[in-house]
Amino acid sequence: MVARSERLLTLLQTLRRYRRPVTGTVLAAETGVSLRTLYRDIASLQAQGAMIEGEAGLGYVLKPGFMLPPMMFSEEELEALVLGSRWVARAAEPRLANAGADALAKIAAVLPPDMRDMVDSATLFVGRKRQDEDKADVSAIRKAIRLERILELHYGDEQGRISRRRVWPFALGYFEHVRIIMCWCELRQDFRHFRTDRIIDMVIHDTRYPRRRTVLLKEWRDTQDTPIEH
Amino acid sequence: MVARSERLLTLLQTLRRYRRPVTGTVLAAETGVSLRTLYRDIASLQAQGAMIEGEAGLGYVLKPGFMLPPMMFSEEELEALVLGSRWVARAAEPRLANAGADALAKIAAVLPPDMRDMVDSATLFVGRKRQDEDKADVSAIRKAIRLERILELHYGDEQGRISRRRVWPFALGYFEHVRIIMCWCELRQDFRHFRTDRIIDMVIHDTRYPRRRTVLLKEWRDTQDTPIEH
DNA sequence: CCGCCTGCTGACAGTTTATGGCAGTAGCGT
DNA sequence: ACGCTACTGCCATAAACTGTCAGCAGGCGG
Repeated sequence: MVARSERLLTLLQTLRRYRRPVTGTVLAAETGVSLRTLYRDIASLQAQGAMIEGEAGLGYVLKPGFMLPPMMFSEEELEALVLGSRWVARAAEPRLANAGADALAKIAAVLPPDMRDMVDSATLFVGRKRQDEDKADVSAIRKAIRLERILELHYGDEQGRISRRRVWPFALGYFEHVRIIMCWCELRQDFRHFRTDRIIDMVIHDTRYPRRRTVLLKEWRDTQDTPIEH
Repeated sequence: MVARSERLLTLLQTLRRYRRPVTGTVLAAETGVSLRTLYRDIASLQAQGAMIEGEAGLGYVLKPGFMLPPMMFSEEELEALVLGSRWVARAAEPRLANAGADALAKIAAVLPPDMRDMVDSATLFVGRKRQDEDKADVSAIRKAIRLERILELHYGDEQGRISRRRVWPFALGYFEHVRIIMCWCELRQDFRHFRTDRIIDMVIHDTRYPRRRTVLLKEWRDTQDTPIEH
């Protein structure tokens, strides 16, 4: 009675492991099910909204993302998710902001009517809306941080001086209307931070920087006078 | 093949409509299923994490909350949810902040390992952490706003003057470290706002105020010079 | 204490649904 | 053209779900 839905979850997880197209035969073997059933399972997942693409002659590819299994949230937890998404939709960089709005819409779509009004404007965020357009792709920066990649920045500081440097990004700071990359600067051999809206251009290298980002973060915290919450 | 899971969703929805305990017989009739099957369905939902409590002689009660059906989120949407929850966990009032942390933990628990590190400190929020303890129950305020209830405030302003007044709350504003109730003040016959941390005491009346909160919000916006985003 | 209502579990037969094998069509790459 | 693959329909079989019946346990009121 729970076997089927669990199998679908397993199938998704398996699909996620591969980057390249996987054939149905392989997936059928891994989930321990016949090929015919696998096709039916794929159809079920697609019907539930999974973004699985199948091409004849190639196989299946799952678009990056994740399917959350059914989960119970308390009223307050739901409220926290809604409020958080709304904040992101307003304060984060445009691309992530859109994603926040999308996530919010998805949640709102399945909420019962009497809870849906939680979503609309019972709360508001005060102050100027973010207006500074980032030239840099903040999503890419965030990914670079996660993967501990070396970043090459073409940067213009507040005095308009332009510099080019290689840095090791380890965190992204969200101020009210500005986002700041925290990193170790190879040029200065010290911690530096850069506003994302002042980045003129950047290159994310494929090479990993030689230290752990969590260690850098901890060391950076130790250099600060006022404690910074993460 | 989708009949069963849909029925479970319907059952949850039905259960949510009642506040008082409902007997299995009633639920069975409403979902169009035998009593025996209903007991099995309840067991299924509980196994999936639904907080349903059944007591002999009384009936079933669903703890306030909601079960989200399986949903697909893109990588960015997930990132938005995570970032939003982390912001709530840091910036909202203690109770909602805890709920945000709980929601985040629930999501993190089901994320595959390679996505879980999205949750930890790749992002940080800068500035002092909220430290002002609200005396008032902000959750209750939010509920009062949703239900358009009259609020009786015992309030001390910045000069320490204490007043008592009836207001019609229509929105909650989130500043950096302070939360503000936006409302129509019966005493002044005008819009007023009150910091939640300066509320000494409050009473939420059962009576609804005579206007729609969305209308109040719109009128209030029109009185502002600088546009406020919601 | 009793009787009543309710939650909860087990067993069994009937029904529904899922599954696997087979056959066939269509699209992609070489 | 050929091989590989996604995809669909059909059908017999296997599995799961469902309803009925029975029985036990626990709260509530008399």
